[in-house]
Amino acid sequence: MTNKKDENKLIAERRSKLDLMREGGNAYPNDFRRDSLSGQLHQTFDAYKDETLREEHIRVAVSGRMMVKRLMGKASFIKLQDQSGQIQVRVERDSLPEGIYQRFKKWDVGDIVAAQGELFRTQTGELTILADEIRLLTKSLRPLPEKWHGLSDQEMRYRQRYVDLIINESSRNVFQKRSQIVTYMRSFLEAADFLEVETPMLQTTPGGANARPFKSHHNALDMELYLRIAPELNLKRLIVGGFDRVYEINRNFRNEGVSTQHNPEFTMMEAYRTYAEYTDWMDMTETMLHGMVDALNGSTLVSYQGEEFDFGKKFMRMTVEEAIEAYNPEFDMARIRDREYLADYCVKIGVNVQDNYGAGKLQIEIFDATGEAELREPTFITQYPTEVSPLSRKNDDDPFTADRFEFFVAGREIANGFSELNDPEDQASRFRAQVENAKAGDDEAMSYDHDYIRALEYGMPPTAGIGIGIDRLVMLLTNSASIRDVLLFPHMRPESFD
RNA sequence: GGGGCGUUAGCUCAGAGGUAGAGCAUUCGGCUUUUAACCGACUGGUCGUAGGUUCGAUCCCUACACGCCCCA
Repeated sequence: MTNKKDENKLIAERRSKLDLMREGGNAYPNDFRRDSLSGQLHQTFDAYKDETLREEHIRVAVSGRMMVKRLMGKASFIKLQDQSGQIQVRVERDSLPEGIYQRFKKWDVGDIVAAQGELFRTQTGELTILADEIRLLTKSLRPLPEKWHGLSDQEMRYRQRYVDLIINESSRNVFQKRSQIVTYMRSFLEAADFLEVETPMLQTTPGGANARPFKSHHNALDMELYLRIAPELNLKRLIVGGFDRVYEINRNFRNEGVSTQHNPEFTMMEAYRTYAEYTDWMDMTETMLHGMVDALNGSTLVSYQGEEFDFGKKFMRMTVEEAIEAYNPEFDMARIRDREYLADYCVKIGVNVQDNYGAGKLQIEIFDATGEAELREPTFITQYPTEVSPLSRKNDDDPFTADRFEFFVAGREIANGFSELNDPEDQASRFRAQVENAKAGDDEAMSYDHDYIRALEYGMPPTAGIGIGIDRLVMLLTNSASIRDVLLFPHMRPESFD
């Protein structure tokens, strides 16, 4: 895929056409203004009969990429594609000024073309513009992929997303839907009086999640910086500051492997509200997703990779320990918090056990290995072990567990929420435990954030928060198998241009 | 990190140890209501890269690159 190889005959032919255009004046004019989009025209005039259109002499100016060109002697049909869709244009020699048609015949599919004329309907009923003016605005030097099969080469779809977007309507739809999802979420939160904020991507102490960060360096200050792995601690600082409801929709960065469900940078919505607990967020998540799916699909049903989920129903709720019981028939529930038994069980099912793992961590290892993938229907898993929830509030009656949930659909974690730990002394001891984990070799352990403890010491009101993985949610609602399908420019190894 | 599959014309794909194939696109000709327009003619290739085996490799082998899928 080198530049040299790219310079083939097809491109050379187009380049020589461009050279002719340059000789004829400005080859890249920017003085045309359209007055209509194809989608609007269809919406407004698809119901009009041909006679009505001809009587009313509706003159429109459109422009877009020429996606179809059917030449028939002295007349042709072309289709121009803009963001809203396509509109057909009839190009006749005798309806255009002298000589224009001859030039038009040399234009290529892919060129950016402007056309003006009156609307009519063809014999087969297609809304069409009879051009009395037509211009080539931008020459396309590179041929587009084949019209029927489109672009199916996955590598090229990801690397040259612009070509994918030109050719594949399904791809355009995914990203339009992604925007609708984020807009819905934002409206939902705004309607509930949440304040949208932006907090730093560059941090001196990365925190808020168990993950490895990307390191960077500030030259002028000669200091190490990290790309954030989560905005959590900063958002809770804002709660301390007195904002009762805040949220942020933005990028997180985690220095981990790439897979169908992981991209090094991904988008997360995090929201915090005071005087609420985790169950309030479960209810709110349920309400938001019901409404979102209905608004997006016109139905509460979601089809995903051969499965169908009803987002109109109440979501299932199960504790971590119940899930272990449900998916491990031979597990002895009498010993669900017995570290030794849990460690033996892990070994039995092939899970790696470290010396510093407590009963809670072992439970989660078992849940991840045996339960997570089985959670197909929308399900809240609750009561995560406190040991693996260093920022969550302990349950008042059962401090082994935290007031925390995760939300799963199709075997994948979509959201994570909890009642926030606002006791600075408890938080300090949790940080110390994390530091111990780091010393024991856990490179995903959190570091001790002194300023965060100081903030909590000023007093953080009782609060609950949630994080929703936007990319995975978009995957689910657009029936996309890979996270790369919902990222405009997914991470790829560099291409060589030798 | 391990395993499997893939990489052939601009695109979508066949193919076989012995001169490289189709459709679409391009180029040329024809056609004033097409809908993957149609009809005729032509053109288009370092078969991912580098080695090896062989009289001969695009095909077999090895390594590498990139991608996809699965596993950790």
